[in-house]
Amino acid sequence: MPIPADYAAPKVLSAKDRAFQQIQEWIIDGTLLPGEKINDNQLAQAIGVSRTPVREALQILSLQGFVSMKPGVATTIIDTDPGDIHKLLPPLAALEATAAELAAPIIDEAELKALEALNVNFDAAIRSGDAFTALKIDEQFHALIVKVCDNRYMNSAIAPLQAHVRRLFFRKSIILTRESVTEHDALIDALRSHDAGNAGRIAQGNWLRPITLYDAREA
Amino acid sequence: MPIPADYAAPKVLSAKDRAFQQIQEWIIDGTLLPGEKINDNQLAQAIGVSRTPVREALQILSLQGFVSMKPGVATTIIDTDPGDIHKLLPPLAALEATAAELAAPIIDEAELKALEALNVNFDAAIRSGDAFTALKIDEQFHALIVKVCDNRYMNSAIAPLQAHVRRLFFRKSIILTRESVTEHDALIDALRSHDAGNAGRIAQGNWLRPITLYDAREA
DNA sequence: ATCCTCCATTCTGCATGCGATATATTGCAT
DNA sequence: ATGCAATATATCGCATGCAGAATGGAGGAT
Repeated sequence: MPIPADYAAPKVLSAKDRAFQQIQEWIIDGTLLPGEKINDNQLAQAIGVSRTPVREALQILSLQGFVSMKPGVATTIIDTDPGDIHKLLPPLAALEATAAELAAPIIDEAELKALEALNVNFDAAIRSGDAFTALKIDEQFHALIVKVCDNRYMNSAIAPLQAHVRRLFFRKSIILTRESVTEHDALIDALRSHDAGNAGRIAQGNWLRPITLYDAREA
Repeated sequence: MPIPADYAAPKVLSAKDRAFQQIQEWIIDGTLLPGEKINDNQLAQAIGVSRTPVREALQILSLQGFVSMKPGVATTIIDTDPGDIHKLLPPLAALEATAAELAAPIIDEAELKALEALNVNFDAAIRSGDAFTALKIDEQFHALIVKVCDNRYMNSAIAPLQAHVRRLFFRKSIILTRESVTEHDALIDALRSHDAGNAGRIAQGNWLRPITLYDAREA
């Protein structure tokens, strides 16, 4: 009996993971509003698990800066100032730039092809105005670069910041433009020529540009 | 009745925090060895709390990359290759550099004086060969710069990486030298003249240099 | 003798119960 | 009527109990 080689996915998600993913999604998409008081009891009921995994999930979300747990008082959704992109994007840009630098020397052609394919879809999503799909593809694009680094420290540092990006995207602070498509192409070129310096600079610029876009809209 | 203005520290630590700090310390200083199977029951007994806060602490340590939780199987201490500094320091250096860049325009004289004082103590610790004290002061030095940024995203991204640095320090992968003292002085100068570019470059170099030191020793 | 199978033990993950503390509501006094 | 105080309620954090699964060992079969 041939067993699929890539069989690894645990078909049944643990209660804690279900709780975490669900709550995080609710926070990101705005179902749970900033400032709202969290009641673990009714959250547990809504998700269909017990209070324990819900609390465990909230611990993690607290560490990631999504909720604030004031012991003995209350746990609330942390309010995001849309202007938080000024605080969020610089560190993320620095990390993504480092990821690009580290990936440049070791990326192979198959991965480059995958990046190109993603960027084609990204372009299509942008053109058709499907912002949400564009965001998801953009995430896959950068996640692939991070994956090439094969650096677990990088991974764990970037993941929470990426989640906050998604949240600010839903709050309309971050917008994706067609310039990103050309930047991605330039990044792919730099990676293909194993030019770590350029790859890093392009990646950083790609992540910092939404700041200027945001400021321009606010002005 | 005059109340101390800076009263904020909850003198009584929650059971979860006690568990987290204790377990993390045990991992960092090598009391809990890599590969070792974790038994939450005896851990709970050893710390004097119940299994619940221990499990919550392990969740966090798992996210930070200190332990591996294979659901239904076991949770083990993640093994660190001393050569992990090649993976750990680049993202940390990038973040610390960004922190220095962001701190440069807004740092005030009192904070600069505090940095200078810390560096004096750091110098003394290095000269006297007290590596552990030197490490702690070094942490305070960089933590202060991060604090000046007043950026919670930066904070939450750096903190876990810093913890891993401490662990590699205990495993003798990272050594602190007197060159760090002069680099810190140069960093203070750059910050005082609000030169973000230089501050970032110096901070990054300060964090990347242990890599070359490590490689030189290995060769 | 070695390998397979079955059983027992242990441990993990989840649910729930309990004590303590903050908050809301109600009653009283000014 | 308004402000304060005391009680009641709700919710949080922690401990413990319980079910399911995995590991280790023993016994039997080849």
